[in-house]
Amino acid sequence: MARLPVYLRALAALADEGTESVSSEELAAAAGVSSAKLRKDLSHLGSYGVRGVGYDVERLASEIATALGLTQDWPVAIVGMGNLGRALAAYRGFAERGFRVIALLDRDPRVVGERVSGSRVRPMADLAALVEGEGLAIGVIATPPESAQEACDALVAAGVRSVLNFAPVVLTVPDAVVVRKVDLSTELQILAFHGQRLAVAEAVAP
Amino acid sequence: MARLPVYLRALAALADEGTESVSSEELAAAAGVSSAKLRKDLSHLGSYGVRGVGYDVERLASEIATALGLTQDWPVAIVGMGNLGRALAAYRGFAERGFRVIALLDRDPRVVGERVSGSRVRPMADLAALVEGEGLAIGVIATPPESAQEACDALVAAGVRSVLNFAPVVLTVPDAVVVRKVDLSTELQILAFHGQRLAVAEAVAP
DNA sequence: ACGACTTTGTGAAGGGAGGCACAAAGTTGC
DNA sequence: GCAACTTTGTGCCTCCCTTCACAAAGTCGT
Repeated sequence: MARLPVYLRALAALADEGTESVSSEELAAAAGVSSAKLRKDLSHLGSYGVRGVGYDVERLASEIATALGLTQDWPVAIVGMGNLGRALAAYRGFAERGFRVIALLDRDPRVVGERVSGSRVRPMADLAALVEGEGLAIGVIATPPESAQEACDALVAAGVRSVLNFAPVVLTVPDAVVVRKVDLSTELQILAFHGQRLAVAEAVAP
Repeated sequence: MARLPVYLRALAALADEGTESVSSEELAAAAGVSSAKLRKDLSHLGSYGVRGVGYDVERLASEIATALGLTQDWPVAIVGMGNLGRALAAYRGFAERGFRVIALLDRDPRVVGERVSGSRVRPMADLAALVEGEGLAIGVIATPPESAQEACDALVAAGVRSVLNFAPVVLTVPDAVVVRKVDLSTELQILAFHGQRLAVAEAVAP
């Protein structure tokens, strides 16, 4: 189900162009998957297509948004105001997709109080109040690797159940908590692996 | 094989602590995988373990680094000097892992020439020379979604075969080119999906 | 109203990755 | 030197995901 967001984005693009109906073949091409896979994915949500015609763009987008829980705003907090944290705080893509950054936090008292992208950086101790009062549900970890587990523990202790981790470490969490990882250096190393395979292949059969 | 970088990082941490030998069980725990999976992964590289003892930390790290092609430096160029591009340019994690950012590029003539993190931003036209002269092999796309495909085409035309894409679009490339995607909003939407499932589950059986 | 055509939804087959469990191999103690 | 113990490497089984292929269902032209 990790592909639903991609479909949703493709549908949004189609809607912007004024398209009203789309076939599985076209949508699959726009999303970069096979049409069979797309139809099977969509069939798990229910039968929202019309045989002989295709899918109604607006209707399908709305169904996917509902399935993903994007009909409500999701409050997000960013922990760690280093380079990456500040870049994320300035990133506009969050709000556009229904994610509201309600707090920026840092463990370092010298950073707390500073203004970043128009918000005052808050101390970690505020977390519990944010979960209780603002319904904070998603935490983003942008700390250095050494403090990532500590930041994660604080989020979990405060009641956050969804964590997006940018630090290059494996986090340990209770079963009820979901962690997704975004790992720059891993991605680059995988590219290096492919780059090397290419180089080797060319050396063997130039 | 996307797990090798994680193993490598766990091994580096062990080496820092002065550990010389590690069992599959311990290393698997540190990397967040099962020991059987770890052993199977490592067996694909060759037999570098000693039965009854475990793996030599330094030896294994070196073997993995070789397999990943990390014995050489990989020149990287970042395309798109918006918020994200500047954050990536300032990020120190690249150099630490053998990736050298040799160029920052932008399509906009008003940005070209500006200094970002100590480097002068260069025009897209410089790409071919970078591939030829500096052995540029990996391109990072940090442009807005509208110009991502254009940036990607320019990289491919210049001879870059590995692309890391931060823009939330599906890129079309020739077969010989490998694209990896890092997609913030997709990750957040997946977390929202889990968050909603949790909320629904609690509403049904509180 | 009917037949030709298009496109969905799904059953069945195929493939790959993960986990289990055990034999092989090496170590340690006596 | 031998036996008990530890840990790797791997054959087998299972399960999930993907792909193929086609029947069902709906549209459109006449």
